Amino acid sequence: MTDDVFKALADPTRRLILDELTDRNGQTLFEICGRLVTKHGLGLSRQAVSQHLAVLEAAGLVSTRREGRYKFHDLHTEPLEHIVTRWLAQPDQEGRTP
Amino acid sequence: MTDDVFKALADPTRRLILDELTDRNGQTLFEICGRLVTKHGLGLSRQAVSQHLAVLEAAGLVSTRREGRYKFHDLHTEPLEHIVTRWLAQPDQEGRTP
DNA sequence: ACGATAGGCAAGTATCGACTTGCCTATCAA
DNA sequence: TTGATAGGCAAGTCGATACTTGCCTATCGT
Repeated sequence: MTDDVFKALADPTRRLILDELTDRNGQTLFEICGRLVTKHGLGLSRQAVSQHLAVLEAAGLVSTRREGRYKFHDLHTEPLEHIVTRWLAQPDQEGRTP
Repeated sequence: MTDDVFKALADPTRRLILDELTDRNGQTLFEICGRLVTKHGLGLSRQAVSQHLAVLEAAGLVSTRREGRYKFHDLHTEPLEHIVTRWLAQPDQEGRTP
């Protein structure tokens, strides 16, 4: 479960996709594609982005809703909120023992 | 930079190593090895763990100090604190812009 | 000095993961 | 209905990466 989230975040392109969905939620595959190409200059195929979105969805970071021939992608940030606290459990008292 | 952190966290064994260092800071390679084998039942070689530690160190998540023939590994959690806020920047006001 | 302990280096394997290519389905507009 | 738009499926390629094996160096105890 958390494994899927970390694996999803491991790829820089997927992190960019999350950035773009943070900027504007509910985009379609083609919109995300366009943004990645124009704003970030990466040249990848539509299929590549589609597969990235599938990984993000499997990780619970993105949910999709279909309307007619459009499929909109929405960001879900809940899985991100607790994955890191696991090692940050010591609130601010970083116990350095010199 | 953040790329190294996410890549480091992508592997479940490395996350376990962080867990063990959270439990007890300043362990040696052999100690970490022993914990992974006995507590988590994974059978991997010393080299494997050593390479994982190298990845964690390259990501800035672990620092090492040498004393005689021992090399102690210390956890650094700072890189973890800000990597996720990037998508959590909207505090609780999920701003859907209509 | 010698053996044992703690760790490092380097090459090889083998699996996984990102990406492509080619074709297929579904919805909408004319 | 036809063509254009939005997306899906399935295999195949290729580089990254997790792991092993074998040998080498350094420090400590006796």
